[in-house]
Order: sequence, then structure tokens, then C-alpha cells
Amino acid sequence: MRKNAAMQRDLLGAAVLHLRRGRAVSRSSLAVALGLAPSTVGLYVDELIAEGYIDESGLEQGPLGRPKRRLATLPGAGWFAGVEFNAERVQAVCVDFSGQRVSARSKWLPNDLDTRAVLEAIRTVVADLARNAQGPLLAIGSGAPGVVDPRTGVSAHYAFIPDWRDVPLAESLSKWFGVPVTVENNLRAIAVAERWFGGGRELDNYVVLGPRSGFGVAIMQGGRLMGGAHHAAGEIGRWPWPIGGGQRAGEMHDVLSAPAVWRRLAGVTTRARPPEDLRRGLAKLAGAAGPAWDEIIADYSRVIGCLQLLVDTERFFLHGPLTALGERFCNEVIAAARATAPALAEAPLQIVPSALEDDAGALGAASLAMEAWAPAVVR
Amino acid sequence: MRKNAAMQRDLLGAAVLHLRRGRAVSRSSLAVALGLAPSTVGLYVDELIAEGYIDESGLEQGPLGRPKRRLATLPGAGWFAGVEFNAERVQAVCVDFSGQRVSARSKWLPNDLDTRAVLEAIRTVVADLARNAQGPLLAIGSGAPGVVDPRTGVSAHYAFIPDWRDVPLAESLSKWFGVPVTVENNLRAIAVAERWFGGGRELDNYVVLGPRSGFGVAIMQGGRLMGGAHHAAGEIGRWPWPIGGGQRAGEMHDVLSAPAVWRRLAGVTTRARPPEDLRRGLAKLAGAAGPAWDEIIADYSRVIGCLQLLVDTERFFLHGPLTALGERFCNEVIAAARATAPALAEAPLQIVPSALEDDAGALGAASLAMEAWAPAVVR
DNA sequence: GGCTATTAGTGCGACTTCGAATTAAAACGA
DNA sequence: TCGTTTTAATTCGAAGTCGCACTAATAGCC
Repeated sequence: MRKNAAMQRDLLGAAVLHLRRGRAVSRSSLAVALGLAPSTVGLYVDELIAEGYIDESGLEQGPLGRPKRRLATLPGAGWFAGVEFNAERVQAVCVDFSGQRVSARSKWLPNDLDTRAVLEAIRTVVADLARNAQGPLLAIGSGAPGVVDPRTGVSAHYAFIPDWRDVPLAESLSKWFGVPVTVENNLRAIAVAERWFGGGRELDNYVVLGPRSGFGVAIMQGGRLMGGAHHAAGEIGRWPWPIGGGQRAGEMHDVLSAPAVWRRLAGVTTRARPPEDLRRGLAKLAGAAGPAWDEIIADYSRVIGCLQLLVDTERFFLHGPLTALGERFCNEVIAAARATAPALAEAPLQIVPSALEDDAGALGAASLAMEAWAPAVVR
Repeated sequence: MRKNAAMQRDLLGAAVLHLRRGRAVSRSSLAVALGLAPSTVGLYVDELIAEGYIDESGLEQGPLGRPKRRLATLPGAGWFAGVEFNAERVQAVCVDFSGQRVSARSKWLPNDLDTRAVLEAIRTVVADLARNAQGPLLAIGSGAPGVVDPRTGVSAHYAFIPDWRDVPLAESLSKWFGVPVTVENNLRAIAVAERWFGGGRELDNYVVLGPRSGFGVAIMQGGRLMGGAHHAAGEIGRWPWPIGGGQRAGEMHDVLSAPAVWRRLAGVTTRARPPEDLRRGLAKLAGAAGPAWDEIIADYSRVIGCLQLLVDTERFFLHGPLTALGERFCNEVIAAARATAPALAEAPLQIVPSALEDDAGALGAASLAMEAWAPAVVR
């Protein structure tokens, strides 16, 4: 295996990514983005055009000088699949070569789950997408709950599927579909979706807050996902709670997960079962002010304060059912955090509900596939 | 400025770093470490030898085959200065070209401090080191308290020096000594020292705990320092305390900073002044078991638990006066954290007192200078 | 309309780096 | 002692990238 060929592949892949993200629109801006000489970029672009991945689509006049010859990725050159699953359902999206989400599929899982059934569901959902997709499937990305090793593509453990242990997700998918497969933790996949499809497009530092049945965060730091030494970073739902002072009451997600927040707002006991559609249930309770609301704001503000002081991020994206509580919730948390932690009073602090939908995880998985893909070098 | 020349410079610098760290010992292992062809590395090595930065120092026989021709950095080829300061004193070390700490200087600062006095002290201390150093000064690294922008070399603010505001530390030092200057936050400099001189030599993920008059942490994640969006990451001393549940009592460093721990162990009020030599004061109290000790362990274990669940690191290095409490303290914190947070029970968790001395910050600053330096390309 | 300023893209010689073959230097065993 | 094996380092032609000069394409101005 020649090292040079690998380098060229990477550069071709990076060129496509820049064009797809709009970070570069012409040969000259590509040269800047890639850090290559314009003449060299010319050769690369010729190759990409010859291979049918991109084309020239008119001119773009700047304020002065010769206009740029606009380059664009060809939507029909192929597509990327993004899959994500939990114990309830499999979701998948098809993203075309130009980075547009073109279709989606989802499949509810039966109650008596096992590993085989989940894998089979993933397989059929992706195969389903393939039926309507344009061009060849180029790569697959997959989000998975729990601890995932992106290097090996193995999903270590997931409590809600009994025999889910060290599942070689990448290997299986790769064998079935004959394309490279990227695997990442669900929430970290969502963080990547923010970069490609959400509000993180211009940010290098942000944090995704994922309060669902548990409570995890995904940290994007300097443009890289923070995975930790054992791919287990961000599991703050397991924080002992409360943290200082008194006796231990439990874990943080007992108090701040989405079902817990619903219970506190609804004023019901810990045993009460939250509604099927948690998002709608929370939306109904969103307006109601009261001590429960205030306490939740206070608790959230403390967690946000801790996170911000530790990781110093630019923006928090709130995901999951709690987005139903709206911007009011986010703004009150900001205000409370500022009031509680003097250190945060002056510094900028942003918390916003994510603009992404329910399929953020699948979108992120597809984004990971896009990022990993690179054309074969021919010559 | 030719881009190629910059790339070659970087590669020459990287080659020297690998040799200095012992990551490579010969042309062939350098080729692996740098990801270059052996033939190319040969050319680079020839250049470094011709410039007098490295030389061949005998052979090194492997189990089989032709022996490696051992390469070594020449100690006399130049030296790096590392400076660090706080409101009390300036510390500086001289590190020779082979990465050995060869001498140190420190200077106590007067009580009526101002920015000019601190800068002057830094200047004289470095000039002092230069007197006994071998070869030319190649680069300076500086640690500074508070928020520091490594890109611009500006130190934003330090509460204990009245007029310390946006001090262009790198610019001043660079003008005085005519060499490139790297600036970083004190505690993050210590984290770099762990990589070069401490227990972090083989680790890519670790966290430095710095409980002193405040309480900060420095996070090394994937071999990179985590600075945050505004170079303010790690300020956990400002965490509201306690975090969940009851009313707010203050900030975390009111309870867990080094002086606070001494007061709690000594059983004195918050007003009591800790001894001048806090390390010795703590050492005296280290053996005494009691409720205060247990509570401190419990509080520390909660903080460690939170940090570990969030950042998932390989090892915590304890720095500062609390190292006087010894391994017993660290081990009890580990045990308590495991007991408090079920999620940590199985996973590996290491907390060790740093093996580095009082001058860790200066050593780290010198390490940053080493990492930033690269030889001029001649040809 | 032609001239200038400005930016985009290409052609081509020079320089780097690569890769494969070759030489070098050791241990080992017949 | 002399092949054989193994690993290290160098040689040298091939390939790739760069830098610079040049051409191309536009706007604005006289």
C-alpha cells in the first residue's frame, strides 16, 4: 500500500467535504482551504470532475477580478446512509452526495428484543432506503447507544437489549452492504449532525445536552469529538446527586432526565409512568409556573454552570423531549446559571433548543459516513 | 514565505522532538514516527547533524539484523527557558537541548506588586539562567495564572496583581530575548510538564488537579490540551457548591482548595489563616483520622466522580500542597468515588500524587518552548 | 473602447519525496 | 568460514507538489 496514494485519497475526500460544506466554492478557495498550491488543486479538481463527483456550475463574480468558476458536488454521484437505533426503533436517513437529506425510514422494534432482531431491522431499513436512492451507496454511518469504539466499530454494551455485548456493528454492516462503515455513540453522532445540519456549522466548540431516559452530553472541542480514554465521556447522568454537602440521594438523571422532569412538573410520584409522547406531555406543562418549575430551572442551571466552567464551550444545544419546553426554559436556565455562579456572570453563555428533528442521530451518522468517505484514486 | 519551507521546518522540529522524547532512536524508527520514507528521513537527519543539533552515538543492536545507528540530541546545541509566576514568586528553569533540566532560579516578589515589577522579575530571572547556560537560548515558554491566549501570547487578567490586564507577555519576552515565546495557563503548563517529565509520558488522556488557593483542572485529551472556547476551561473551583438539592453555600474552592482543606482538618474557622508552608501544615495533619478527614474524602470523591464521568480520563495527577496528604488520600478518594457512583465501580480510575516538584509549571513552560521550537531551514 | 487593477486558473521547470532495489551490518548455523 | 536471515540505511529513477510566470476574465475609469 503506497502511502502517497492514501494521502491523495484523503485530499480528494477533504476537497469534496469542503465543497459540500460550502467552505470552498472554486479551485482557488479550495486551494486555501486545503493548504495546497492552486496548480495542484487544479489537478485534483480535474480528477474529481472526470470521475463524476463534482462539476462546474457557472461563475461567481466577486467584487473585483475574474469570477470564480463555481464547483459543486453532484447529488447523483452516490449516497450515504445514516442509521441510529435504541430499544424502541431504528431510524435511518439517506443523504445524497451533495449533503442533502433526501429520504428517511424508521421501523419500530418488537418488545422481545435481541441483538439479531436489531441487526436485522437495521439491515432491512437501509436496504429499504437503497431502493429509492440515486447512485451507488458509498458509505454507512451508524449511531449506537452506550459505549462504542469508533476505531473497531464495536458497540460494547446496551442495557435495554439483553444480549447486546461487543457487537461488531461496523463489520456486520460492511459485510452486508460492501461499503465502509463508521460507528459512533448516538449522542456524539447528534453532535456531528449539529455541525452539518444544525446550528454548529460555524462553531468549533459546543456541547450537546441529551436529557432523555438518561442524561448524557457530547462535547465538540476544537472541531473534534471528545470521546475520552474509553469512549465513555459525557455520562453525566450518572453524577452522584446532590454533589456537595448532604447525604446522597441518587444519580443526576433521577432528577433531571426527561421523564423525571415531566414527573416533577406534573407533580406525580417517582412511580408514575410518563406519557407515551413525552415531548407533547412536556409541552402541555411548559407554561405552568410554580415551585417545581423553578426548582428544575435551578437544578439545570447548576449542571450547566458546572459544565460551562469545566469545558468552556461556545453554545449548548438542547436535544430530546425537553426542547418542548422551548426557549423560555433555556433562557431561564441561562439567567439562573449566571445568578448562581458569579464566574459565569460576565462570560458569554448560550443555550438553545436544537433546530434538528427527531432523526438527528441518523443524520449525524450519515454525516460521519460523509466525513469518512474518500474516492478511490485511479490514475 | 514558501509553504514547503514551513513544512520542512515542522518536520525537522518534529524529528528533534521524537529523538528528545525517546520515541525514536534511529533513522528507521524516526521514519516510522514521522510517517516519512526512510530515504527522506536520511536527508533530514543529515541536515540536523550538519547543523549540530544531533549526532550519532554508537550502535544499538536489536535481536536480529543490522544494528540501529543511535541518534541523540546534543545537550549543548542550545537551551530552553521556562518561566512561571504567581503573586508570590517567579520560578524559572533551564532545559538543555536534550530535554534535561539543568538549572533553576526563583525570585520572591515584593508585596506591593504591579505588572511592571513582575515583568522585570521575569526578565532578570531568565537573564540569570542565561549566564550559566550552554549554547544559545532557543525559545522561551511562560506559564501565567488565569486566562491566557496561547495564540496571541496575551495574559488577560490576574486578580492578585492589580494592574495585570491584557499583558502581551509573549511580545515583551520575545522583544527582550529575541526568541519565539509560547504562553499558556499555569495549570495547563503543568499538564505539559507531566507529559515530558512526569507520569504522563505514555498517556494521551489525563487530568491535572490543581487545588491551591483556588481549584482548577487541566485536561489532556487525545494528546491535546483542552483550552475551551475562551481559554477558560477547567475552572471548577468556581462550581456552585453544593450542586444539587439545598441552598447554595458558596463555591467549590471554599470547601476544597488547599487552605480550605487545611482549615477543615485543623478544625479552625474560615477566618483562620493557614500556615505559611501549607504543604508541611497538611503533612502534619495527614495521619489524623476523623470526621473532617472523612468528609473531605467524600467531597473530593464526588468531584472526582463528576470529572471522571464527564471526561473519562486515564489518570488524575494531584498537584500542589495536597500531595502532602500522600497516596493514602488518593486511594481513599478512589474508593469513595467508586462507592458513591456505581457507574465508576467497574471502570478503571487512577488518582496519583504527581512526581513533579514545585517547579512543575516552569518545567511545563519549558516543555512548551521545546515543542514549539524548530530549526531554521538553510539549504 | 482601451487601459488598469484585481482576482482566478494553468503551464512548466525546479525541487521534494517516494518506493523499490541495493548495499550494509549484524547474528546464527551448518 | 561462508551462506542465510534479518533489519538498517542509502541510492536513484519515478512521481508529485510547488512556485512563479503567464494567461484569462471581469469591473471600473478615463
